[in-house]
Amino acid sequence: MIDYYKINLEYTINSGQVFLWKKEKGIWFGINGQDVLKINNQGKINSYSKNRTDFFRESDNLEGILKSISKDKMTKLAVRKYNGLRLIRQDPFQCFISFIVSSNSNIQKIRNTLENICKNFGRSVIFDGIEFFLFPKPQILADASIQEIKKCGSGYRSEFIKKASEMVQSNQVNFEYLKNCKYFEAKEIISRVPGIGNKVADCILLFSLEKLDAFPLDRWMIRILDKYYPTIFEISTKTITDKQYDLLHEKITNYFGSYSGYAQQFLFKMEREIYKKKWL
DNA sequence: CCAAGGCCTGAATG
DNA sequence: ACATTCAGGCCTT
Repeated sequence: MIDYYKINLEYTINSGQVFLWKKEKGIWFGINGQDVLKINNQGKINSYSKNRTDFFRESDNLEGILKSISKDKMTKLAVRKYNGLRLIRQDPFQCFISFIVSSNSNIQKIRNTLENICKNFGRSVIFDGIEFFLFPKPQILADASIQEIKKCGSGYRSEFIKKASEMVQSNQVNFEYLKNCKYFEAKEIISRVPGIGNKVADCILLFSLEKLDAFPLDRWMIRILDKYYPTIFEISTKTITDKQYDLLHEKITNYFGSYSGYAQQFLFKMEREIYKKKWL
């Protein structure tokens, strides 16, 4: 029997969703926007701000969702094997910038860059006797020079970071609005931001904007679909054009349903483990 | 529309 | 050592 409501922290933190987490004295601490979260050994969250946050989406109907995505041998195996893996509900602005930084990069570098962004632009706080740097607010990054941002190691993405922050600051990107509209509208809006293409948009939508039907298609997911579902999704070309991406997304949601994002997370985790990819 | 090439950067590879 | 490749894409031609 599967315990659908269990939380496995190691699986969840090491699944490519978050980058600013670290273990101190056996306890996980992570930056989430203007807050620091601490997860004790029982999986209980304490936060620097004392605000409550449903970081692990505990209000989701996990049993219903996980059963609904268990359409075949692969998903059933992944859900069983990685029992306790959760989708995370992240701070939207941090998620937004994090995945702009992630493009054409790798975990270590993404993490390094984001840590620098916090150190150089974020507020320092002490929590449990440990110093943390919070994620900077939109205005700080919008007002920063591209030069300053570049010092964090973000390279050519630095101007995207500035422009993206300006768009949040000016309300062209309004996270509260995006949370409340449907997938396609939200995706259309955030795709106007430079540095946000199909994959990055889907990550932001899935991990911070309540779009559980988003299914980020990176080179790994393409490989997975091609390897395990050759007849269902029929990946033909190496490079995925916008049109092919949309078509594929439609096939995926038709197959896995409206909680496809959960299916993505489990399949991704399972395949990455095969290749012993570690994140944090 | 689609395909091809360039892009910051640094860890990993040869 | 040192050069080259590659990494959870995106944008421009």
